[in-house]
Amino acid sequence: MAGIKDVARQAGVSVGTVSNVINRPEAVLPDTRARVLAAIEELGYVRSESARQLRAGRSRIMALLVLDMGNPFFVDVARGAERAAREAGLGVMVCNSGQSPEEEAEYLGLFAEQRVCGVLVTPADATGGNLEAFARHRIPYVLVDRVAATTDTCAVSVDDVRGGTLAVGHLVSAGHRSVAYVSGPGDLHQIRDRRQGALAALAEAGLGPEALVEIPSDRLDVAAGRDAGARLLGLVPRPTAVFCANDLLALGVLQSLYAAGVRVPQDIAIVGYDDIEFAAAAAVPLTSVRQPAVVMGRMAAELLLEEADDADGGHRHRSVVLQPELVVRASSAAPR
Amino acid sequence: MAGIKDVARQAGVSVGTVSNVINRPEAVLPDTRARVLAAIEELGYVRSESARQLRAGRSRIMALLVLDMGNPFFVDVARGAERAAREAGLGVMVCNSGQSPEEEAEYLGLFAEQRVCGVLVTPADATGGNLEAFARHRIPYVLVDRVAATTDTCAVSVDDVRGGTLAVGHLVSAGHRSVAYVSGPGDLHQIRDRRQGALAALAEAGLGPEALVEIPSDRLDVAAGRDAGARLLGLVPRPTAVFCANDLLALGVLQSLYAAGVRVPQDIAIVGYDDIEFAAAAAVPLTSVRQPAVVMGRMAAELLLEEADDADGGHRHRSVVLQPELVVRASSAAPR
DNA sequence: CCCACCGATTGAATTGTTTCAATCCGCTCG
DNA sequence: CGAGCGGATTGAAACAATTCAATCGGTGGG
Repeated sequence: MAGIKDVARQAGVSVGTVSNVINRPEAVLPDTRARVLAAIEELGYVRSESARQLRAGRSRIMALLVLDMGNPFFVDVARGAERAAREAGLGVMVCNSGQSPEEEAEYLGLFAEQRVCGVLVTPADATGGNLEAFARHRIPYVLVDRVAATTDTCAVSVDDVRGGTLAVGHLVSAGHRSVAYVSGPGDLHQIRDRRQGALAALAEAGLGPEALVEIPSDRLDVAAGRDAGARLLGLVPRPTAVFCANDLLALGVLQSLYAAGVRVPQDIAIVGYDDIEFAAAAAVPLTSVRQPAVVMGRMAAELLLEEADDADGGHRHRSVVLQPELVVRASSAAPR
Repeated sequence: MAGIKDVARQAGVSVGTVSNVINRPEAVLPDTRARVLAAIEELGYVRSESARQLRAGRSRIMALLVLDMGNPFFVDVARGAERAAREAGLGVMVCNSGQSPEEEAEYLGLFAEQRVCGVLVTPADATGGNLEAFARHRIPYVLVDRVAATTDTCAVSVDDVRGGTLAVGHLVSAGHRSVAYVSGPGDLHQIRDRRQGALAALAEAGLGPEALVEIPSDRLDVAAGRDAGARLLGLVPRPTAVFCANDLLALGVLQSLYAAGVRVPQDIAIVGYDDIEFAAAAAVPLTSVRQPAVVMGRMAAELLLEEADDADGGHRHRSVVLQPELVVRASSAAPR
């Protein structure tokens, strides 16, 4: 494959001039430039990103590590991040940790080797150990969908406690007195915060924590939701409402209930979380807590760019907390 | 950031030895190795991928360029490809062309600069011009979800003509005599093949092409489906069935009909395509043509690896065609 | 007459790793 | 005693770009 030297020889100039044609065209005489461009075209020359990275010290790629790209919520986050990155001339490398701290560590290692210019990460490791280790490499990173534990990190999150309160508050004000919470991996902050918000809503209505019946789940997908739905049906007494930690679970629960002939919302009301596009198209359109996913992705990328561009340590870490919004649809209503 | 030279100095050995410790540990005496590893740990050394790429001539990254990651079908393709790639120790860089030939060209250029070891691509450019230009770089690529136009490319596809026949054959045998086809960008092969299959099914039942009423659409997402649904409602006479080019469109159409009080399947039957996870969870569970997306992604990646690993030109290009499968659910039934 | 400066171009240094031929050391065999 | 050998280690070349100080001939001012 042709290199810059071949182009220089072909055009009868030095490699430095070829480099200038590519990077600072205005600094080269028009006819020299034309000659070089012709040589580039003729040889099919493409500059090597690895060589320029080597010199620059870091790549022009931003990494995004999410829990699961099978969840449309994260696809939206990625969309927002990608748009911001491309505006800055950067590529985005999207990876799934699958909620596994080990996979997360592996990917972070990969990012360090790649010398990515920064990492957007939805942490899968509750201890924060992975990121603590990663910080050593002095590659900037921004937490996504997670509040910053310390002040030495930027973060963009959505107020999950408030989201939980919105969801369960809505159910309680519709008359429900016992609510199931289909949760997810207990070490995810999002899950815990949403539960806490749910408990707060119950407390405000004078109900104790026993009014929230937890149905644990180790994954956050539709299949896990079907599973949880089956377990929900077996509960005695059966709660009159379900709050699901995300929409995928809610869709799975809905399918389960539907298959068992349980009517939604007459017999059981359902509220999901994320308001993914498919929530509105569900068997019974799903009440859900909407998160500004695209905005979150974009803001996270912008914070990262700010931190990465700031060579002199003038950067001040910031935490942005966005607000969720309840979208009421047919799946929630008064009990019986 | 510490480099291999710093490690060598710290451990009192040469850079070559450090390289050996990392890449061929058995070739270094245990205590030397221990000393080097200690130095690596102490300095927090991480080898630079760009430097090793520079030497190797190509990167350890496989690119995947799909039409739209917002479509769960492509997420599944990506999953399959990623699994195969990781087994081979490669990373995957996933990008969306958004069905735009310009974006496709831009990304292909990026991949050439990155010297990726190969590209999996769902072509957005019907002319094939982008890939023809790309072939010049001698970077192997495999067509995904598209039959190869020539024999100098590997390809993995699903028989879309057969898929269209399955879908519309099912509708016809249920008694429908007029079927709407909610299509997509006309320059996508998938769309055209599915239409052709639909026409074949109609012909087999003695119906002419006028029995297929096309409702064009320039995108393939839920919003475009809602749009198409609205147009469907305005048709006189109104077809009794709709075949949608993919499930996102079908879900959108379903929402539209639902909102207008049209009953599915009693008033209009719907058949989608892809059988994404959300099809089964829709307002009316969606009949759909299932594609083996994960398998397709995996096979494509494996073909690519085979081609990339093959230094001497012994590689023979292959085209794999997978078979789709009709999954009948509530959204399709006999008319009136 | 000399020097500073002009814009364009050059040549060399630099980046971090891998690889390979050369070297070194201790050992054995002739 | 010296040659030969094998394993461990070294040192330098190579990779492909960027960048920067040096250089070119020509010009105008002091």
